[in-house]
Amino acid sequence: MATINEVAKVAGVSKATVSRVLNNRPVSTETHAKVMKAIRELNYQPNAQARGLSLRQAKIIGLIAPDLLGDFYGPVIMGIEEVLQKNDYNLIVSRARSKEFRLAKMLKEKKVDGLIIATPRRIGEKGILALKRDNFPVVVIDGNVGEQVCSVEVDSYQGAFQATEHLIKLGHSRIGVISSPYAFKESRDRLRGYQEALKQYGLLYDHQLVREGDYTMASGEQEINQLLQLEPRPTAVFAFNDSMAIGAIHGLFKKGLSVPKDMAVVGFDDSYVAKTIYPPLTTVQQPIQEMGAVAARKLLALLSGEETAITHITLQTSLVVRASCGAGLYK
Amino acid sequence: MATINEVAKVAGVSKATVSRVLNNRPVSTETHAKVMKAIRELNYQPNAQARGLSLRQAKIIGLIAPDLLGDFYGPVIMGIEEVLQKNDYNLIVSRARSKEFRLAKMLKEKKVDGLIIATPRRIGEKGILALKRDNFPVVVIDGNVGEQVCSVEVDSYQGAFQATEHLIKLGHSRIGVISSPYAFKESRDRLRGYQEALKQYGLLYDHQLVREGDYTMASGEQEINQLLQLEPRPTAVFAFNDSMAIGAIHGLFKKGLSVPKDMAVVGFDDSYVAKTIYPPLTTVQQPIQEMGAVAARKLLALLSGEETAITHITLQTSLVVRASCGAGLYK
DNA sequence: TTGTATGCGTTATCAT
DNA sequence: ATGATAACGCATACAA
Repeated sequence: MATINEVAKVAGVSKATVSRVLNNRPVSTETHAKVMKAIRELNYQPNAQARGLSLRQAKIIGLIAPDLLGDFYGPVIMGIEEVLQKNDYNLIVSRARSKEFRLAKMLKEKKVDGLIIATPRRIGEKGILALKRDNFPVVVIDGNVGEQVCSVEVDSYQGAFQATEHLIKLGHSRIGVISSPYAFKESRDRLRGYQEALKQYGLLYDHQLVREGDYTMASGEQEINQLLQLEPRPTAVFAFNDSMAIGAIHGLFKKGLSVPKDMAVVGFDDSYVAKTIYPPLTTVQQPIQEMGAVAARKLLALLSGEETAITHITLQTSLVVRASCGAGLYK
Repeated sequence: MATINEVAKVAGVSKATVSRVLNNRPVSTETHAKVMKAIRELNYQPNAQARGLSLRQAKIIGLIAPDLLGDFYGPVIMGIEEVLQKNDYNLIVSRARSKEFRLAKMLKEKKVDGLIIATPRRIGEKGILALKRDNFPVVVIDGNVGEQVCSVEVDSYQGAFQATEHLIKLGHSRIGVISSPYAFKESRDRLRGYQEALKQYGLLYDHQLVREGDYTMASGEQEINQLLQLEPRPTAVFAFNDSMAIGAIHGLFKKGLSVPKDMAVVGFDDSYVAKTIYPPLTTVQQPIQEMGAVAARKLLALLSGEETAITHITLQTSLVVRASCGAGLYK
């Protein structure tokens, strides 16, 4: 690998001049040509570490996520990476293991310029606030850690409202809910959306129709069986994520029931599996990739200093109507 | 952020000494204590860029993948990251867009120490060979780019053999195939596995039973419809990935047919969706996460210089029996 | 416009 | 065992 010194020597100028053409600063046309020629000849590529050391920036940002197995973080990474690539930044992906807040330190040592955290529940609020204290630019995705730190999340309330309203308009009046753990804020938001839709359409809220799941397929199957015992039986069910919705569908199938004929099913997420299940799942789409992109843009704005405000961005959901609710086509 | 100089000042020693305790070199017990005390007081963290510049290594490796949307690259990243984290390396994830081999250059500039490439078809063989020419440590995942470059892949032949054998033992003698594009080596390997199983069990190979798909759900649905027209109709179908298997299941359902009663279905990959489809899909499991881990370990070995040989590692598959083939339980 | 000199935070070489 | 000092490769303030 050639260095700036060798380029300078070959071009017959000082390395300061080479640095100038590298950074588009005023240089005479002739010297510019000479330097460019030398750069091409030597196949020169500036050393990012040296530049970073001098400029005090790594041009890298870090993403911390709990795991990469599901189909949530893939799109998040895509969204982030796309924005970063356009701005000549790179992305370091790191998994948050156990109780390690050490990670952030590791990244700090590594000189990432900022952090996107997609796992507030695990890393713990105090850890994130500690980062703020060190003036470390941080954006949180899909989790609430208070007013202090930038966040981007999805409008859970509105998504649940849409889903419920859709089922009501389809003629359902007894709509079961398989909720995520009540301890999570998003669960409560979605529950509010469900209740508000009921209310607006003059339907009564029946707490027996609401079951608490844990986001897994197994719990979806378990809770649908509970709902099935109710009298009269609900004719539709709204699960707070796709996995539980699919678990519910499995449970219904095992009982010989048909979806959507015997029971309409709506999920939340529009994960990859929503399209692959049969019948294709009607679900509330989260703009996951865009969440990543928005978070990345915010972080970049923070880094450039052109935008220092702490913001809390809420993205809108949209209902994707497929077949599982009885309204969509089998496609 | 405190620097090594400040630590030296506070501890009342030279920065060389601080560097020594940092790198576990012989230092008197007392000075060691003094330095450690100063480090704690100042909350000092060595600057990775400066260290990297001095040592000529970034302690970062790069992964280039075509996209992160599916459920293949998530586990790959997990596998890589786990190994790297243990060795104090970080992972930069980058998406290979269009024809950009520029990416590698960008990473080179950024001083990643090595590269794992998970998209040989897109980035092009010549690009990878160019990297070799520059002595850039490279490991390729799941693609063949010739003898020159390290690779880790899956034993396609064996996987296909297992799947076919399983169906034969279940009593099927006319087994349809929905293949991946014949242009890919893995397709030909899997086809060989299929044929060899047939042969070993005294079954005749009928080329009409083999259809070429393109890895999408849509093509799975399309090709199953073709197979359905055959006389006599096959009683089982083996798709070369899960998406096509699921597409086939959708096609069968739309025709009112039952899986596995009317048609047994086996896939390949054991992707996330294999578990979520109903009935759960019997499929050939690829040890995806392990592929990432193995690739990472190989790259690290290359980097440390303790292992310079070009290796081609083949990992074994295993058949996961679920319900779609008629042998497994609905679980 | 161009060159010189200095700093960025480490590690490493050579003395002592 | 410890301390100066020179790299590492780049950017930049200051001179010319």
